[in-house]
Parts: sequence; C-alpha cells; structure tokens
Amino acid sequence: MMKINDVSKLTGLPISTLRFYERKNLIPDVFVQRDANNYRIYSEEIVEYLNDVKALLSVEFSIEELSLLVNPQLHLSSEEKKKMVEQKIKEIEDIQKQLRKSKKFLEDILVGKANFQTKC
Amino acid sequence: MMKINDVSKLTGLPISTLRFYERKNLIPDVFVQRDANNYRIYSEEIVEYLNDVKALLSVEFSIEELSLLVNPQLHLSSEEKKKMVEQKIKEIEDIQKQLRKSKKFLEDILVGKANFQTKC
DNA sequence: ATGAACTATAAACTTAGGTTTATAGCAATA
DNA sequence: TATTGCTATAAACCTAAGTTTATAGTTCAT
Repeated sequence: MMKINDVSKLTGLPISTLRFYERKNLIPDVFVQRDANNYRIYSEEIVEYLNDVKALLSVEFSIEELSLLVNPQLHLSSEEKKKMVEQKIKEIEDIQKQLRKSKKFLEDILVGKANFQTKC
Repeated sequence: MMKINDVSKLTGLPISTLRFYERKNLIPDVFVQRDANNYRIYSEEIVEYLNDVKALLSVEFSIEELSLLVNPQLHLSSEEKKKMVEQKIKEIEDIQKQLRKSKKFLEDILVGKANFQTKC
C-alpha cells in the first residue's frame, strides 16, 4: 500500500510532479486508486512504469505524446499507436546521429581542431 | 554581404531567432557587423557556425551555457571552458545511453514484449 | 516617387514542463 | 488532545526558448 511519498522516494520524482503527471493523463488508473480519505494508493508496478516514463520523457517524447500512447480513453487505435512508436524510433535515430556529430565537434574543440573556439 | 534574410534562408533559422540569439550573446561580433543604416551584415562563416550551434543546442547545450563558451567578454578561462566541454561530452554519453534504452523499449512495444502497452 | 518588401527595436505574448502557495482535511504520536 | 506531519485541490507562479506585435526607418521595382 504505497502512498505518494513512497513513490516519490522510490522514483526520485517530486510529489508535485507525480500529481502533475496524473493531471496530464500520464498515469493510467491501473497504477493508482483512492482510499477512503481520497489519498492516492499506488500499485507496486508504478515504480517500474515511472522509470520507463522518465526515460521516454527525458529526450524524445513530450508529455502530451506519451499520454496519447498510454491512455486508453483517448481511443487511439493500436494501428495509430504502432505508427507513432515507429515514428518515435526514427526520431531517436535522428537524435543519435545529431549527438554523434555534436560529440565529435566537442572532441575537436578539446584537441584544438575546431575553428569555432579559436574565433571566439 | 549577407543580410539577415539571406542567413535565415541558408540556415533555416527564422529571422526572429537570429535576432534573439544575438541578444543572448550567441553570435560573436566577428560574424556580424552593422552597415550605415544599422542593418546587420553577416560574414559568410556565420552559416557554418550556426549549423554547429543548431546541433549543440538541439539536445545538450542551453543557450546560456553555449553563450558562456563562445563569448570572450564573459571571461571564462580556457581551463574552465575545457572543463565545460569535457563535462558536456559526458552528458552526451549519458543521453546516448538513455536513448539506447528508450529505443529498445519502443522496439519491445512493437513486438508486443512490453507490459507497458498491454496494461494501458 | 510611391507602394511593396526588408530592416530595426522594444515589449508583450506563447508553450512546455513543471513548482509554489494557499487552504483544508486526515494521521500518528507524545 | 494537541501538535507535527502527510495528503488533497486549485490557482498562481516560474523558466527557457522562442514568436508576435507595434512602430518606424530603408530600399527596390515600376
């Protein structure tokens, strides 16, 4: 019977963020119910779920996109969801390409190869 | 003798963004001067410079961080700049790790391996 | 030489992703 | 039983990274 403070400690997400994500439909009902006093009671699986959410939000998904994917009420067909996921994988690959370029650029600065640094 | 509209077209950055970056000290003086009517006149190298800036801003650097790096007036010693660049390379490596995890996660969704999708 | 197109600045506005504050109802313990 | 601590909601606030608007001067084509 986890309450919000427990989830916060286990995931590293502030309590305010947990409530905020819920308002944004990022926490499916299966993970959270209310007790007699209207306190949130979380299932154990919320921790793993939130770790996945953190990873996905950290670079590629916006809250709104992710909520479309996880919220059944928003009636996205599984075909649409599949397309969305495939699209996201492509976007991740683009970011990976960009990151390799940027990393190389920064390494060039370190060894004095970049004309960026010498000019500035 | 490039004016702001030329630079905008060559880089894909809106004119408003070019002016905004300049206000944020992201465009060293060597790349931009003013003509008799106070119009901005850019050097040819600005295009390559802005492409680098775009790559760096797109994922890892904030405008403020990058302006610290490129602006000589902000008197960061080259030792400090070196540390900052090394730090950024580490951050990029972390993002790369995170991205590989997220990508794998999304691929698992596609083949039905993720319990994320089935629950939601 | 005039209207359309381009440039300038300052200031207001926008959006995402939260965080903080104000107010109030439960809970745990000395 | 009282005070400290946890929970709740709604609404205001915040920051980054731009974008839009208002106003005004410049230039180019006809």
